[in-house]
Amino acid sequence: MPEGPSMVILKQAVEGFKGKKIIEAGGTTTQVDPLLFVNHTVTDFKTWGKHFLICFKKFTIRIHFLLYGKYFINEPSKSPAKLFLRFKNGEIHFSVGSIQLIEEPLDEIYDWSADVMSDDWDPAAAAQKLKDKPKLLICDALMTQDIFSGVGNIIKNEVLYRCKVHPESLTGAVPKARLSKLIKETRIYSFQFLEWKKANVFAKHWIVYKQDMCPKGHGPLQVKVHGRFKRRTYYCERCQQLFK
DNA sequence: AGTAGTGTTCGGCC
DNA sequence: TGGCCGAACACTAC
Repeated sequence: MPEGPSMVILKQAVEGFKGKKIIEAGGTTTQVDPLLFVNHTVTDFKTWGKHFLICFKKFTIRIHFLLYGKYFINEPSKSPAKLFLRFKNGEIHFSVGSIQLIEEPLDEIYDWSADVMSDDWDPAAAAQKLKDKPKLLICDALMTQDIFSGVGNIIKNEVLYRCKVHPESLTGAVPKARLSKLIKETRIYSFQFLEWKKANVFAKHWIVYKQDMCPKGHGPLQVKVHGRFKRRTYYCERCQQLFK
């Protein structure tokens, strides 16, 4: 479910509720009071990386799916809703990890230029942020939401392989041109992820993630947990260059 | 049947 | 003060 592109799919799927009033709300969440939302009109749906934002005139509901979150639109679900919003023309049901109320203007909280799926995505800003953290492992850099908002473990794995960069490389040691390529490919891959996911063929396009063998025939892939985020990386020692 | 995981936050401990 | 670590969350797929 998570990773930025999935949030974009969700946003497109609920487009029909934009401008509609909530006539009933509920759920098991204790993080917000669903009754607050009744009789309020959704002004917009937005996403920032893995955050799904339901906007109202004076506040915003922030939904984060974490690892296991799910949503149901106009369909019954097996699990009890953490939050459901009912409109005249249908309903959304969230079974998710984290729900928060945001009362500040979104522009004060979110750096839209960091969101790889956003129209405001700024590769130069990402390059500068990487430059400021030369000792960060590149595998951690890709998972850092302030730099690459929306990137998760799959995107990280695939982009590192595409750019032939070893996950344990130090950001400051990777040549500038290679870093630019990495930044560029992260966005390109995220949009391919979106198209593949929509077409239900996403997993077929994994080149290294959850794979056994190097696609170039260099034998078994390495699988290791590194860095601050302690997430698995599948990689080929021969294809991917280590910069230290 | 058991385990690892498309993720983040929080509290405790050095 | 801060960085590191494990737990918690709560469900599915292999």
